[in-house]
Amino acid sequence: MNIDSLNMEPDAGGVIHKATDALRADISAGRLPPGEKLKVAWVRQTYDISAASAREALSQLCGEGYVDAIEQRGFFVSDMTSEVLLDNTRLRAELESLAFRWSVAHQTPEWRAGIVSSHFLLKEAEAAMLDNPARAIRTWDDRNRAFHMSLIANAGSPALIDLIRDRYDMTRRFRIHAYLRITDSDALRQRLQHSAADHEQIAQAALALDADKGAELLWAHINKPSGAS
Amino acid sequence: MNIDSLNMEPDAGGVIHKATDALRADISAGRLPPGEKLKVAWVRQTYDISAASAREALSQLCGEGYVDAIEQRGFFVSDMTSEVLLDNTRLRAELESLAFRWSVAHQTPEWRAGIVSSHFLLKEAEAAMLDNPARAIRTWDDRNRAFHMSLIANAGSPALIDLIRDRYDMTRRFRIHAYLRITDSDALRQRLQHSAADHEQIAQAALALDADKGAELLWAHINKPSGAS
DNA sequence: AGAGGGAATAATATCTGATATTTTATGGGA
DNA sequence: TCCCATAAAATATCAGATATTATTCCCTCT
Repeated sequence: MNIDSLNMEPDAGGVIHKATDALRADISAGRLPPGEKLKVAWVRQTYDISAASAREALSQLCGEGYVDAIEQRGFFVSDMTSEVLLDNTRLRAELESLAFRWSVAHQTPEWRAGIVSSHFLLKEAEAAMLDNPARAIRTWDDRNRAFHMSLIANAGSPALIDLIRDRYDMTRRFRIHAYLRITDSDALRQRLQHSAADHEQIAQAALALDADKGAELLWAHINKPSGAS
Repeated sequence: MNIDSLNMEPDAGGVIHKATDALRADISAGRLPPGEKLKVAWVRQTYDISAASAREALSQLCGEGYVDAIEQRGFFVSDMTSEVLLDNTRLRAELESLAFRWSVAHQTPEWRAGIVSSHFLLKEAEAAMLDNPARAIRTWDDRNRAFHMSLIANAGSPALIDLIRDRYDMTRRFRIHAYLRITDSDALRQRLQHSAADHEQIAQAALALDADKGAELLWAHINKPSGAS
């Protein structure tokens, strides 16, 4: 084995695997709207793979929950009723506050440093959102995700962390959509400011190692009907 | 290796869908041991489908977490270290006690009736376990599952219920394996009796609508190192 | 004997093309 | 407009072909 083969590109891997990632990303970012039909022929052409491979990718995303399959009728971008979405959000609030408590219980300086750092990046994205929401929303969501994950990163339970991440990712497109639907610029500004204030308070509670306060704030923040969590 | 997945429920649906269910069942029941290589050719022959369909089934189970794929090296029955298993169990204890509290909060007579009924069936299976564990274990696990699910069925959160069910199902084979590994008949008897006693107490707390006591008992029951949860 | 080096073999990853079945679209009659 | 027969599209599945990669195994050299 030569040296060159050791530093491979980060996206190395099979054709199907790459296509699956791309398709998942397109769904997750909301570029493919919920309920959209995913014809095998379209997937095939769009991601430049064969029909069999397209079905394979679709099947995997089916298992992950990003795609629904109806027997003899094909594949669709999975959808959620607002009721289901609310249920998931409420659950995430519960999970995140639990994980936050555990994180505080195992607190380390590195964990707190991670919060400071992710909060710094999030604040930057929050500012950018005021300027051009449509352009900034996906970066904002990524950084919001990173901030929330940093709060619970120290929970000492990979299973719980995975759960929360999965739930965050599964609802990403609806969150993005909810933001993009706001046309009133003032309303958007206000919502963002509230969200930013929440984040600020939560970060402070975390750094102060106040598990009760942080968990409570986090819970309330996520359960806010704004969808800005 | 003798796979007896031939007597499945009569369900309609495509060939791949049926094969996927059968394969999932074989993994979940522990008939295919964790880490086992799943060669496409073997899957193809065993479930009588084409290679492309076999890959599709494997891909879907990959997404669900029952199968792992290693790039360019094929598919394997997914495995968990005992550490990961413990983490998952601890998490399930947390989730179930939360769901139990919610269930009590929304209590209805029908919910309580469901507990009585599933507990009745579970007791029967517990008795059968003493007689012939190897034969009774899968039925016992099914009824244990049904009992645990009945406790939380009224939580009013499909998302939470799904989560718990998924976690229960993902650990099923390890639970079965742990039981089958017990050779000392007295040890098995004792373990079962403790488990049955736990179930009895939990059911009583549920019927008495004592959320705190039930949640606590449930938590302790699942977190017992016996694996009899 | 054991370490390394290649063929030979096996298995994966992927594509193309074919067929049967089912759904959806279309284009008139009542 | 509504309904239905038929055509067109799409799905579900298979079989077989090719390229790439892993694994095995035997051979040689130290």
